[in-house]
Parts: sequence; structure tokens; C-alpha cells
Amino acid sequence: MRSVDDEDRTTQARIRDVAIERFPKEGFAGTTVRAIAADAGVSPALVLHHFGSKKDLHRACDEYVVRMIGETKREAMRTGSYRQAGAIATTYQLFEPVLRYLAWTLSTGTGTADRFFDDLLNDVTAQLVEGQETGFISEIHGDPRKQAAILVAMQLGGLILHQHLSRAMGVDTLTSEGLMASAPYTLQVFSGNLFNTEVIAQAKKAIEQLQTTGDTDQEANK
Amino acid sequence: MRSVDDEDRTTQARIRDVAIERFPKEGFAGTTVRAIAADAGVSPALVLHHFGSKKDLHRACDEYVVRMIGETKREAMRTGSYRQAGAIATTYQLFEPVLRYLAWTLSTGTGTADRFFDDLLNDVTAQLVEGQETGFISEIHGDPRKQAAILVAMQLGGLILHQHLSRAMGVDTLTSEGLMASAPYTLQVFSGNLFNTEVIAQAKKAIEQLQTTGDTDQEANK
DNA sequence: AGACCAGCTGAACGTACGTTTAAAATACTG
DNA sequence: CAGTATTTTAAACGTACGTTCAGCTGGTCT
Repeated sequence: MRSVDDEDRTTQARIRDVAIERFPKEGFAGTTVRAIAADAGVSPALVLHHFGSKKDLHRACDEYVVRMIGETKREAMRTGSYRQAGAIATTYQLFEPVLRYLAWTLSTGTGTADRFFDDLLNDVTAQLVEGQETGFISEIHGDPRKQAAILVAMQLGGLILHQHLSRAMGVDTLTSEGLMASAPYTLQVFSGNLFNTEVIAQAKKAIEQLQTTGDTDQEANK
Repeated sequence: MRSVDDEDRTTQARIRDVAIERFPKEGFAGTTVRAIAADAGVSPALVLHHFGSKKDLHRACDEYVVRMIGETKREAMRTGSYRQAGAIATTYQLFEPVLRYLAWTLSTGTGTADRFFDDLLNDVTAQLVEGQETGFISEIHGDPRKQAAILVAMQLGGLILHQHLSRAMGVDTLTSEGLMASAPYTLQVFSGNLFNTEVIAQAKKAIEQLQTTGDTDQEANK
């Protein structure tokens, strides 16, 4: 998957990879066909010759990333590596540009972003339910899918904000080095040793109180 | 803060508010001065008369949002409401467009985004340290600031992905109704009752193993 | 060798953009 | 009410964009 030099890829693939790098950085409208062409070392006309239009190029990038993530996931399933690394860590085995593209799509995209998120949500929900049955996970109160949604959002937060997270952690959190540096802190959250039970109970009570008074946030903000 | 109709705001404020709504939706390059002007019911020339240039308008939006968040935070400090609602919930008292703008800036922005994140990080770190001293929080292993970074990223994940989270939860998570619906699941994560200690310990061991073998993710992906 | 075809380019086209300018409309001031 | 800022606009300018098109290249097949 990696280790291909510019010369080893087709021109079409090179153009697509440049687009995958540029779209998240400059946005769709901010990325010009001319800039993509220049980065790939070709003429602007060739970009459109291969992909039809700028919109089609965007679609092609989406499809490629979806396919790549799917393959990586299946590979992880086959080798069983996802069990060790955790629910989302699978995704971390992808290349950085693809992850950045994924993060960009999730925070700004439409259509494909929904598919990304829901796929991930389905996976995590299944793992949650499975874990509950096998006893690895304690009983889940409420809807497992909603619990999974919170978990997915939390994990993806680290992905989308990896730039800022890296600044705070002192290492690039998308490398294995960074993952190892940050994982203990993530686990600390899940372990329940961070906030003591008293604080949690208090927060729960506060929510219930809010529920009964029926305040809206506008009113609460006065 | 709320309750101002179009007529109550200056034209300049109306233009800025339109920009704050449009920038996250279409991106900076994707948002045209003409579209902003049309939404605000003025001519394109007036937008530039008030703000100088499109770039300056962007800066003005950033400054406004920074100021607004700062004020909301100070207000929460004064009333003490932040203790009940939790670390980030303060931010949730802002209007949805401002939150969306914040999420957009954090995932794509430069400069101002760093400031946003670091401000938030400072707050949460301070609360963590304070909580540790007063006994509300158990002992933190490692660097409190790094622990806070993970927490902030997790919470902001819910903000940035609120669109997808809302789809999964069945309610808009940026409303107080949605917050109440999702908060129990969030607390469940922090309570440590989700994953049992066995699983956590296993994951910790897996990380340590990874650390000793010194694999890179590229190699692991072969 | 000649025909062909995919890969590729330079130049051009129409459009929509950000911005400028001069002037009109409106509000303020003495 | 005249005079002066301030707010607002219509029209235009230059530029950069996505896209088109006719033609050039180098390899492949017959």
C-alpha cells in the first residue's frame, strides 16, 4: 500500500493523491484544478481528461478513501489485529493523508461523510453488543448504538483535532509513537479513575434536575 | 445576547452574522462576498465598505467569536454555572452558529484555531489540577495538561461531529434536549463502568508491548 | 511502414469572483 | 434649512477560475 514512488503510480493515481492532500488543506472551492495539476506535474487539462470535472475528481477521492478504509478494516478483521488496538485504532493504520481527508469529510462533507460515520458506528455498536455478551463489557444502560455514537465521536475528535492534540502532547499523535504517548491518557478516561464516583453522581443529578425544570439553553443563559 | 431581530442589529453586525453562518457551511473560498451580501440584503460593495476585504471579514468573525466565547466563559465563572454543567458545557450555552463556526475553525483553521484550543486546554487543565487538590478528582497519572488535552479533544469531537451525533441520537445534540439525551452516555464513559478493568489492563499491556517492539505503523500495516 | 489510440498539452473561452470608484440616498449638525 | 458626514448602491475592472478543443506525442497493432 505504501512505498510507491511517484514513478510507480499511474498519473491518474498521482493526481488523485494530490487532490486528497489538497482538499482538506484548502477546502473544495479553495483547491484549484491548476494547483492540483502543478503539484502532480501535469497540465490542468489532463486532470479533467482523467476525471471529467472537479466535482467528479472529488467523488473519485471519496470513493478511493471509502474503498481504502474498507480494505484496511477487512484486513484488520482477518488478522484480528483490531481486538488489540481497540475500536478505532484500525483506522490509524491508514496513511496520514487519507486520515486527514477522512477528518475533513466528516467535519464538512455531505453524503459520503454520513456513510463514513454510520459505517464506523455500526462496527462499534456491534463490538459493544458482542463485548457485552462475552462479558468483556459491563452492562450498557440504554441504547448500545447511542453509547457507541458517543464513543465514536470521542475517538474521531482526536483524529480531527490531531493537529492541536499533537501540539499539546508534544508528538504527532498520528504516528505510532504519538499513539503510544496518548493512549494511556485515553485509557485513564475509560478506566473511571479520573473522576470519582461522587462527581459523576452529582453530574447525573444535575442533568435530571435540568430535565424536570425543562429549561432551554437560551433561558438558562440569561 | 439573543432575542435580537434583524432590525435590532446594525447592518455591519447582520453582515458579520451571515458570514459566521456561511463560512462553516461553504468554506472560506466557497463563500462569496456576493452571497453574504444577498443574505444580508445589501450590496456586495457594502460588505467591503464595512470590513475592508473578505480576509478582514474573516478576521472580524474570528475576533467576534473569540470575544463572545470569552464573555460567556467569564459569565459562567461569575455565576458558577460551569461547575454543574461540566468543563465544556459552558460553551454549549452559546448560539448554534457560533458553535458551528468554532467547530469549523478548529478543524480547518490556522492561528485563531490554536488560540481557541489552547485557551480551552488551559481552562480544563486548571480545573483538573484544582479538582485534584480539592479531592474531586482522583490522582492523575502523568501530565495533567496532556490528560486535559485528551478530554478537550473528546468533548470537541462531539461538537464538531454534532451533525452525525444528532443523527445517531435522534435529537439535535446542540439543544438542551439533545444535551440531556446524550449526557448520560458521556457520563457512562467517564464512570468506568463501560469497559471492565480487565479490558483496560489488557489494552495497557498491549501498548507497552508495542512500545518495546518499536514497530512503526507502516511496518505494522504490511 | 502506416493507422491508430490513449496520454497529454497550449491556448483559448466564458464566467464569476474580489475589489474599486463615483455617485446617490440618508442621517446628523449647526 | 443648508452643509457635512455616513451609509449605501450601480456599474465597471482586472483576474483567476473551470472547462473546452484542436492538435501533438509516443507506443502498439496490422
